[in-house]
Amino acid sequence: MRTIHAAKHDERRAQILAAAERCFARRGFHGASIAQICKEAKISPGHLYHYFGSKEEMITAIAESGLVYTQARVKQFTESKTDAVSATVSELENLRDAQRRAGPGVLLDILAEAARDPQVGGILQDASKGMRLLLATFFEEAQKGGDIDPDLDPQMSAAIFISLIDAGKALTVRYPDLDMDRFGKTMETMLRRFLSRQN
Amino acid sequence: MRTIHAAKHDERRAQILAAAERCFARRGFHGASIAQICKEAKISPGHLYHYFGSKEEMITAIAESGLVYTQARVKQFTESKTDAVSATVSELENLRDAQRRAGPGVLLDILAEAARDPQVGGILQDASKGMRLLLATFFEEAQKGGDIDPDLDPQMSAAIFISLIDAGKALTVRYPDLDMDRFGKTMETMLRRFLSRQN
DNA sequence: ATCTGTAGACTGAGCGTTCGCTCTAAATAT
DNA sequence: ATATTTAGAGCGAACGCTCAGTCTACAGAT
Repeated sequence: MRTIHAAKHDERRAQILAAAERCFARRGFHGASIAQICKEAKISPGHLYHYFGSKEEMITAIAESGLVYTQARVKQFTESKTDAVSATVSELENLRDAQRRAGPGVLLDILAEAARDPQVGGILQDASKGMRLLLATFFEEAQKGGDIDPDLDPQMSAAIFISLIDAGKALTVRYPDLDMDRFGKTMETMLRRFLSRQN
Repeated sequence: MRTIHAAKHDERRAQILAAAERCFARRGFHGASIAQICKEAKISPGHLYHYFGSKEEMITAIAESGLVYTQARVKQFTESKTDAVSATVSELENLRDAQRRAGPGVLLDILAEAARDPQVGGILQDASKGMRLLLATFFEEAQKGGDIDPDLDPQMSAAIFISLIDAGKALTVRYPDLDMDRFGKTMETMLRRFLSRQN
């Protein structure tokens, strides 16, 4: 018997997934072909199907890993020790930089796909629910601490914040040449006024 | 010689486009096939290609018509005679109702496609630029009239508003069961605080 | 008023290509 | 020797699209 190296297997799987993600970002989930992914991952189709049962499985795996990553960032954000408004604004800057580096990626494709494919939809909705819970709890704590307006609805405020991530992705597509520093300033104004304790 | 009836021709073209849009909304631009569109439009493939030169041409036509419609609504909004904040809030409600009726439609697909197809991208960017201009002018007028905070950056505020449309579409996908009335209230709070003249 | 030639409306079989995926067998590791 | 990994030819199906051809409505000739 030959020993199975689970770690090696997982690593290769991740490499293929990364290659697939590049292809999907370039041509969309249904526009990219298995042949292109094979070329990008330097693997034969037969071998690829040793790692993934179907193209759909690759799509859901990418959706899942992308959302897990985002959720981890949200968690990290909610554990930050600075006050809520400053943390939000600095997170906004991080988002902006990440976008400048990597472009919109596959999030818009995931959103479009989630609207019609129940499986992708379920993955997105679960992840979104989790993130909203994290954020809402964070807001509640901040309200108790007197950082932000105690009259705000934490659940709905959290939903707004999450949808602002999507808005940011869409924005770079609509306005590729937008002065992001200037935009960030106005966005910061809006969030400060929204969150701040009203007099 | 037989005369061409331009009106009839255009009408049929519009019917096909509407059928195609339903298919695209159901399966995505690349997931929907010509055969499905033909069935939905009750037309043969040969005849369909009498009206459109390619599938790509149908995609761009749909993107264009959808964005022209949105632009018209924005124009209508900017010509409303009520004060800026109320107009914004009531427009928010309209958007919400439209979404409840028709679902997210193809906007998310257009955004995803625009990120990789330069032609669709150009169409979206032109339309977005036009809408931003309209909105920015509207905000400037409102600033002169004392309706909203004169210190706001009209261009960037307009960009935020437009990306909020996209955020709304994404939101219904992320949270299909969200209490939209409650959400709308919090969104209204945010926009009021954002736009209102600060003391 | 009727006939006729012609161009537009329309069909569906089928083109070449590419799709997602399978299978056989060679290569490789134990 | 045996079990696993890997390659790539190739499967049937579906793709976007074409084309040869029928049918129909109407302008112009009679």
